[in-house]
Amino acid sequence: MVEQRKQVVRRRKLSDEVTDLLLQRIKNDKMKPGDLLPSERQLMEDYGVGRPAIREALQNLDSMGIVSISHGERSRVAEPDFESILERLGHTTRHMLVNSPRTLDELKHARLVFEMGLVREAARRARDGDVQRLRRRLEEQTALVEQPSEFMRADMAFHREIAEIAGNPILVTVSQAIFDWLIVFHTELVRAPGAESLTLQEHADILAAIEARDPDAAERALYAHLTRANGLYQFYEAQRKKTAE
Amino acid sequence: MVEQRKQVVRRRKLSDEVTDLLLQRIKNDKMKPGDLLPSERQLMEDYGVGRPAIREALQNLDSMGIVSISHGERSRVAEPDFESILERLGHTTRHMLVNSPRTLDELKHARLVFEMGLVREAARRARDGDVQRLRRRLEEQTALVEQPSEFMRADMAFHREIAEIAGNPILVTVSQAIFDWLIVFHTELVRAPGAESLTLQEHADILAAIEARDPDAAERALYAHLTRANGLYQFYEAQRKKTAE
DNA sequence: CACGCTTAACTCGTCATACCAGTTGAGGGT
DNA sequence: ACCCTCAACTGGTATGACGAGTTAAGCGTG
Repeated sequence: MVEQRKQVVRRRKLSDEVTDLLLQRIKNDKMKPGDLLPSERQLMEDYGVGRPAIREALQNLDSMGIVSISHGERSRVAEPDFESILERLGHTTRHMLVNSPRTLDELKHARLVFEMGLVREAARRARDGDVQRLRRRLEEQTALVEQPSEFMRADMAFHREIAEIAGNPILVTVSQAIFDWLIVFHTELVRAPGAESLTLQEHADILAAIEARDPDAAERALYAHLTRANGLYQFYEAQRKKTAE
Repeated sequence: MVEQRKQVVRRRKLSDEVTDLLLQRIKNDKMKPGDLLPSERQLMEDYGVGRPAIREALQNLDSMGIVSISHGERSRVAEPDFESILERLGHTTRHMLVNSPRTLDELKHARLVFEMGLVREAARRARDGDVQRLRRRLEEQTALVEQPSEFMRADMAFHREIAEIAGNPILVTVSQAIFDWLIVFHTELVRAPGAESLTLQEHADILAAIEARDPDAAERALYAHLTRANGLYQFYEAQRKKTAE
């Protein structure tokens, strides 16, 4: 009951068929995270295919974060986990950034748009406690001005705090992930002499705008910060100029 | 030269080792998209491991979008492709939305923040031609008011056009992907009687704001549109009220 | 000589079997 | 009653064989 598909779907890989069968099985059986799947041997028998097909399918699902495989015990339906997914995307993104130069500019610009929306939301939602935590992050960073790598870490923590004020774990994770992807490419910029004090000043501006619950000011401050720190928006700035003609 | 790691890293899977070796190889040899990797047999010999390990590693890389495998020919370094990656994330996201109810609200809110930033950027960058294309999308949608599924498609096209005005393929792809992920869950809402004319009116408001190059108005219009269309932001609205206390 | 078809030599895809390596739990010894 | 051992699961890897798709060389024909 697996083979006839070969007529309909053009030479679909057997392991992909099995992948779908397993997805269907999980759905139909209403399996919850943590539930055990049958063993590979059992599944071979159920679907009448060899072990490689089963293993490939399970590994597919594992890489999608839908099941988790571990040596010695049966596979389980995985806990949903946004973070590990984006982590996996890291390699992918790095590959894209290396092999498609324009993507770097695009990603920087996407981050800019994304973080501007984020900081506006943060300015709208910030409670007093949030502002205090953000201020503490800024103070921590100030204290680390002499240690570039720690300074960078504190920089990340500051931006992360903003995302957390927006109050949504997805936004936190995405913001963090983009930061991670870009960090490789602009480390040297942040380390430029004098850049640390600039960064701190800009962060202070952002903090002030959030404290004042002023989305527009926060957006402006973040824009100034990112366009300087990321350095080069040549591509998009050039495009904008051309646009303005 | 593979085995000694077993002491350092705690029983790491062999196929993961091979995955890293291949990543390293691609990087060191500066292989470009389209370049052919050695055959599986050759790689077995190179690294002194069995074929399953090689195959698993290649499939890992394939699922990351770094190499592409096809029957009959050697594997190649893949063309970077954001879209296919996000498509792959579809299953994952669906799994998360089904098994983690809060995620649905979070994703809706994340979309709201994201699209608000997006529409502001669109309002800032829009050229006359962009406005015309967007107007055409709205007219197309107006004509399809009687065919729910086509109407939905036109709705998507309208939002996509906004992302394209922002001028960044990443933003387009992400916006599109989120729309796809959510569509399953709120189809019925959009189909609610009378909703079509509301949707069209709101889209018209957004269009007008973009045409006027007014980011604030565009953001307000989009906020009104999404909060109504997505219906329920109970979670975040409740949280906001609690916050305001 | 030029063109087209056959076919051989690759490639990945799948199966079968065996064995290694973790995990678990039942049973026997204390 | 407790702990420890070990057998019986589980997934992980190796090997060899064969099927299926792709490619290109070489033969045959015009």
